[in-house]
Amino acid sequence: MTAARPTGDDLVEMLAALANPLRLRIVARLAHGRDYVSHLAREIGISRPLLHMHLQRLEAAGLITGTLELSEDGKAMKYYEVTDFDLHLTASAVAEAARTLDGPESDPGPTRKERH
Amino acid sequence: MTAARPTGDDLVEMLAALANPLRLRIVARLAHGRDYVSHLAREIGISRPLLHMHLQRLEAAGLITGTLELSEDGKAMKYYEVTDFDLHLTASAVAEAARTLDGPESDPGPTRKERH
DNA sequence: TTCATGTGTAAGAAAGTTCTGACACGTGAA
DNA sequence: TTCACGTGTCAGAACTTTCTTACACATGAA
Repeated sequence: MTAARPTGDDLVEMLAALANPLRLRIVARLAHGRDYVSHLAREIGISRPLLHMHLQRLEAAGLITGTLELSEDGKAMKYYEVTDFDLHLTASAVAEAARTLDGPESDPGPTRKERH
Repeated sequence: MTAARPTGDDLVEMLAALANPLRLRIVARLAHGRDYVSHLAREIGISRPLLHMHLQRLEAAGLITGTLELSEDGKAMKYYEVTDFDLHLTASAVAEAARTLDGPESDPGPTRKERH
């Protein structure tokens, strides 16, 4: 399990990344096996720039990772695959995560540094 | 556990509801005990209309429930509390949920009815 | 009546997200 | 050289979300 206890802000980023039907589908596709951008775009039926944007969002959240590889015929291919994330969401888990949110604190939790 | 296997679209709604620092804080607060709108707004430090909006979003997603009650001095008070939701998010769980998404299907999953 | 408390909603500004279409660059094969 | 395939990025339109301000109503107490 990659991130058992992400920061509150990191959790928000992960949730925001998954809170979209298209991105849910992308993760679902990659869960069945790695794929490269152009092919994935054709499979899902969306434009490549659009897919590129969604992949960025998912990768930034740490849910997928991309690696640039060279195919046999010399083409640069960007392959994406899912990370083995594991998020367990309950009311108390949310309460715990909220302690590490940036901004006006109302709960005496451990203070964190600013986002990079 | 309230919704072990929500529809893909319901899952998106739940995730979208949680994917916001303010709403995460609201759920965290309510996880420690029920509260009414005006008081909660003062506690968190936001305006009442704004809180109202966020509560609507959380309730629509099924994460909290509100009940209108009469206080001892006859005032109408809207109390909110968390439901005992339990979401387990992994790549394969997402793959499973994506099968019940509305729209252009690319996976031969069980078809669902339109959103009410 | 007036004040402090509670409820809700509506209009509009500001900011963020989503999506299209066009552009740039690279390779190998015809 | 031209074509088919891969990569990436940018600008702007369209839409959604977030937030403020102002309004409406109700109650009990002063």
